[in-house]
Amino acid sequence: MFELDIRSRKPIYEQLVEKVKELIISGALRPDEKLPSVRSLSKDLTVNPNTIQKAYRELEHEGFVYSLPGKGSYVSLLEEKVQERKLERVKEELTKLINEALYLGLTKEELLKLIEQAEENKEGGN
Amino acid sequence: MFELDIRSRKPIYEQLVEKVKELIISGALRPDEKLPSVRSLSKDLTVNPNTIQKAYRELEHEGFVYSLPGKGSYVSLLEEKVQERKLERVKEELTKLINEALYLGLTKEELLKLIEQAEENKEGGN
Amino acid sequence: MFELDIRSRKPIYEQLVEKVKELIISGALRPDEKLPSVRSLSKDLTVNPNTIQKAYRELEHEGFVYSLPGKGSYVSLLEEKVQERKLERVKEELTKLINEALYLGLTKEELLKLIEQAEENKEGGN
Amino acid sequence: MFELDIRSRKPIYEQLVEKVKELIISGALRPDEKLPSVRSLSKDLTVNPNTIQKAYRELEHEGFVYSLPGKGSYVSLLEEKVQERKLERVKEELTKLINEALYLGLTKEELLKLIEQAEENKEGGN
DNA sequence: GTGGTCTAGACCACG
DNA sequence: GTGGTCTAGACCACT
Repeated sequence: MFELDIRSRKPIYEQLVEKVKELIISGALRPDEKLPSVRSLSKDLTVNPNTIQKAYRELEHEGFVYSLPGKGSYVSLLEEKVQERKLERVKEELTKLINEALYLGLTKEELLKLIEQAEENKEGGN
Repeated sequence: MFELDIRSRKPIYEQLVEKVKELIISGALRPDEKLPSVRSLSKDLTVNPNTIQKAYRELEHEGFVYSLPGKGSYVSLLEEKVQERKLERVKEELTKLINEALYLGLTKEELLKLIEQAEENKEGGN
Repeated sequence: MFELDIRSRKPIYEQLVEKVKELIISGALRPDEKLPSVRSLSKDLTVNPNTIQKAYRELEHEGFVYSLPGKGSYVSLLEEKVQERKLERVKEELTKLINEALYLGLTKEELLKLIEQAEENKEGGN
Repeated sequence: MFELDIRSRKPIYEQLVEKVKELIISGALRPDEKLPSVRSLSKDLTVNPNTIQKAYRELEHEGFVYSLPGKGSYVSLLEEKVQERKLERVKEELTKLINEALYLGLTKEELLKLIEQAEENKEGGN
């Protein structure tokens, strides 16, 4: 269900965070749906429980997941308002980063390429 | 030398930071070149010295400037390698943020608008 | 410097997070000041490095601290704007929690007591 | 039975959630009492069934209500102990948030205002 | 030296 | 059974 690239230089917990986000946004994981338990996922992916826990905690921080101690971890509702506010923040950060990138010599064309790659991933993920 | 828009809602120190960055990237300010002292620039721009100080400190943070206590602030070396590494990181972060934004419902068109606005600021700033 | 109550049921990393926050807000720790390294603090407090790391990461998440890999962890600037936005969020959350508490039978008097205790801690911390 | 303010900027489902909570806490709705069905309440309040559904789901989340698929939604037992535990947790979280708010510059007076507003809402709701 | 990631395995409170 | 915390100790890339 969650395929990871153990060889990638990108941290495992980060890969997992992104995977889960994709599944939530694409609708594959629905609000209030239960995520695999820390331990079971740890076994399935042959990854240490702490690493899974770290990913789940990060997801909770970002509001994509909530967890009930003793029960499990679940997909958050992500109401429209909250979603809008998040988008606002992301746009602000994006503006800053784009400026940085342009200053550092990134061309507009390269920027467009990044966007298109992201779009392909998005479609591929559904 | 450093033109500021006092009426802009963007903080003065932030404007100054970006101006200096541009001048460094464009090559107008060369490595090890001395920046104006806080006090002289404060007088020239009729801006509070604390504001200048804040801008210089930020530039130092980001590695564009180094300062010798009691002597002044100087343009960093910014060797190509260092710059390349920075660009690498910025691109990684950008990819993440773009993904996030698309997931949260931002359209490609809105993304392009953000980029164009950034480009205008860049050109307008020179 | 950072006194912890190892016997408390409150997690160690959480105690540390709160201590550091207090010191930052009270001004005892100033912007850009370097925090003790993960390892050194780990030895001083005879606490596992992972626990310190967890606290620092949490502080970074909340914007009180930034860390430069290979260099160290530092106190953030906390510009006014950012601070205001944070306060907005905290106020919203507070309103919700106060409602919850009233519904669950907490009296206004008990609420006031909580506030006064918090105030005392604040003064005591300086 | 459940009066809503359609003009309020507060979401209808949220208003409904709070109303039901009040009625439960105040004792007007007793344990194991059946709540109106989603469809009947939808007609009475001339509100979309999905909105009612969302409110009931939220109430179930928070433990105020349990639902038997195909039968209906019922008021939870809410034994004193359970309620006490909840209050304990809410108080802990409140203490943290109050600290945070004071640190971020909120005055005691503003805090009191938040509490009084909450109290008015409570009274106004009954 | 620094922060960041990860494994292995333990204990706790809660449901 | 669950999530949450913690220890002990390892490796990495970077300064």
